Amino acid sequence: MSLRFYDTKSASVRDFQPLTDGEVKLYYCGATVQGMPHVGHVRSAIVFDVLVRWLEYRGFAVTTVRNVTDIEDKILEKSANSFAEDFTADEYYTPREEWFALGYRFEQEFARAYETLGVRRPTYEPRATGHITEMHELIQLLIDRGHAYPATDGSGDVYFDVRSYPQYGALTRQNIDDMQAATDADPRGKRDPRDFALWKGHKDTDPLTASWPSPWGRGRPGWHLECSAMATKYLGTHFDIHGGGLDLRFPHHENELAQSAAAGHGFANYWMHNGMVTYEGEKMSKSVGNTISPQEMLELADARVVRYFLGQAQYRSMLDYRPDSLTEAGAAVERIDTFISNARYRLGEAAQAITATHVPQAFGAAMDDDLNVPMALASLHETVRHGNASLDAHEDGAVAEALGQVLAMTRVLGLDDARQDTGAAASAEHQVLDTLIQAQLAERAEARAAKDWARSDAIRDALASAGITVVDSADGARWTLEN
RNA sequence: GGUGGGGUGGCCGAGAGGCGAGGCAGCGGCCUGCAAAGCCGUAUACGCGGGUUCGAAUCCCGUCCCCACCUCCA
Repeated sequence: MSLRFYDTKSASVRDFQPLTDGEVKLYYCGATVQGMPHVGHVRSAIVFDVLVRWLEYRGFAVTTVRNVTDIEDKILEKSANSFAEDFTADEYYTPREEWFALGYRFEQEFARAYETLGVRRPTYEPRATGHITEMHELIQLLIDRGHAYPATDGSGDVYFDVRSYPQYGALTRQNIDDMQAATDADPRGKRDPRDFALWKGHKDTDPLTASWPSPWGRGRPGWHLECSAMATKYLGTHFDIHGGGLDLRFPHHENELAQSAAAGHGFANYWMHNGMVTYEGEKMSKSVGNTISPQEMLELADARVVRYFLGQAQYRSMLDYRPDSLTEAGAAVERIDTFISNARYRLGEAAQAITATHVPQAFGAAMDDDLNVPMALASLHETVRHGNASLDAHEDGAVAEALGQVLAMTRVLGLDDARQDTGAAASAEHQVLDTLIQAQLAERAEARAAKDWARSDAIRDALASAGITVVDSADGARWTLEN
């Protein structure tokens, strides 16, 4: 079966055909760094991380670009608030913080969250503020081609002229005339209320540092322009896949497509959008405030469990968070980990040589079919079950085979890169603990040999009260930490 | 009003005309000194009403409900 993806623009699943054999150029929208990351951002990053991992598993050389929007209304607003008389600092916002400092601080928070959850870094991660020149060139090109115009009201704004581009609405299959009239219609210097800003003239209320000279006066870029300019700069005027959250389809991606296509660029061949994360059925959003942050999740469960939870649904489905969600994901991850750990223990030295091999055919077929992760997970769990049965039957060859496959699958899903507490310090502590516990286990083994169950259980209970679980098997007793 | 996506067992979540994906929880058994882990087995599930068909969760008609987007959104 060939690789295929749902393409938002054609509203259908299409066979994937890269522009250049063996290569994929992917652009996906990253964060507007105006606040802490929330799980929606992280889900999106995980979705496209899995896409990249799968494309690479299938042998493609993937170039990935994810932008950082570091100049935008909300960033300026948050910074301005921090200078206000009545400003009260909280956990995330400190007094008198310049917009660029605020943005960079949150950019680092995003980087930290991505890294913790095993999202690989893109090939390049450009910032909007670093591409003002490229944006000017694109604006000029659009003006020259008759698709953009400077506002007539002296604001210094430059707008994209939606009526000049007949295919406007192509991405979301909307007709300009069917669209709901904007309620906050402030026509300013626009020819049509749906015209959007490519360039925003500087206002006296905004800091001078947040403005750049341009042929149309000092100002700052509009929201959509940066993605067109940066995708084109790093991936070319025509590239394979453009991704982002479902809520970015309109207006953001529609406008990106309009301005790039109107500029004569082929732009993206496939548009992929991930579903929203909901909180007990309701969409999480900054404005509603019903968010659970990745940080809060990471306090409730370890990074691999959070990664599993956020990555377990088909990417186009909405993913609903409930208080039980992480517990259930934790049980599934533990099952996988228990097998990996038991298999390595059984295979001993031989396990060292076993690395990710190949994924089962069913797993591959599921991933090829528009990244059907839930179906792929079924294959993963079946492999674990077979592996466990092979452990019971002492069929070490089959155990090794299953282990290699499980490692290959967890690698595609990114479970291997999510943070595990196995740093140098943790490892040293582990050794100390192991030495102490092995002495206890040896004592318990003696007691068991003498059928002194009271003493045996007392030792196990003492370890349990310290959070250590003892697991007996034919191969001997082993221990694990709870959680 | 327009556009897109949904309603599947106690919960999550795939599938898309005929053999009940998978996980979590539950039940029964095996293993175990007991536990844990593991294995095996275990389900009158497809919003509602019609229809097509030998056979419908899947196709058709009707109907109800939910979600997202229609210029802050991942």
